[in-house]
Amino acid sequence: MPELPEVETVARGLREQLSRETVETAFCSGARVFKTDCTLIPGMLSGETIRFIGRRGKYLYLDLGPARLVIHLGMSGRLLMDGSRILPPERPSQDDPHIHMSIGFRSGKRLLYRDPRKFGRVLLFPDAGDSAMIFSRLGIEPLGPGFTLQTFRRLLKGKRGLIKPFLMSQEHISGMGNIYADEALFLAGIHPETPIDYLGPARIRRLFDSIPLVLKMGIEFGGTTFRDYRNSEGREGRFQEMLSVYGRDGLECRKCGRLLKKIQVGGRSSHFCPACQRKR
DNA sequence: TAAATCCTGTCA
DNA sequence: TGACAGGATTTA
Repeated sequence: MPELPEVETVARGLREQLSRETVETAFCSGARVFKTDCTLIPGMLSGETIRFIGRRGKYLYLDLGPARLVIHLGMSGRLLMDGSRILPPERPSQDDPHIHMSIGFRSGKRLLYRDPRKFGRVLLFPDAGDSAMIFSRLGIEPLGPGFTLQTFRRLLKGKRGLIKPFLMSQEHISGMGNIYADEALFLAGIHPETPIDYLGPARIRRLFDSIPLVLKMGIEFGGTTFRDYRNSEGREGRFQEMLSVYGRDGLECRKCGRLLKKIQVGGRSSHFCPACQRKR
């Protein structure tokens, strides 16, 4: 469940470790995660230097020469520098069957893509501009300068359906998944099943404030390791210790003491406080 | 708008 | 041993 804060943490780590590195070799398994012809990857990347490492929504990308490698970590995907603490730590990366891509650099460093569940995706665009077909489908960046109260109001205006699926669908706002959507809704005091058109100006404003807040906190704490997530050094995040509701069903609300609940909303588990979060 | 799909590790 | 987890896409 790498969401925006986790992907951002990985991108920052890779930026430190891989800036201006030049590719020597690349290996790709034929796994389903490759959504473009993966046999082209070694040839296209060899000899190219990393120019930029970026993030858009939950996608991470590496610009190598004219090409762009776009990666979505899905559920269990990890981008790791070789030599980092890959779990299980005793297993050498060589014969780890879950490693689908390995990029070796002239310095001797190696970047690995590991994804046991194969929900992730890797795409190679020979020209970076061609990645627009992926990114143009994504909604606004909630930590970007364009995310204003006015924009947020406009996004919600006239929308049908429930607020939780809206926050998670990437086409309106990009980067939030189950964890940070639940946390933002708690912070705003809004029940996940609240119909969007029940939200008045005051609650819209509170939600608007809550979204960047929880995402920034997530980044500050290096992301949330609930299960699979690790950063590029193989280390766990620390935001799981700060969670208010996600994964805390049956425990007491930190604000009011009531027992937190878990329900299904739009087919996804949603954690909330029945006292602090209201539909109206 | 909702459900099915992909996929495998983990937990009850 | 079987249910569950879930992001994004596909299908009903």
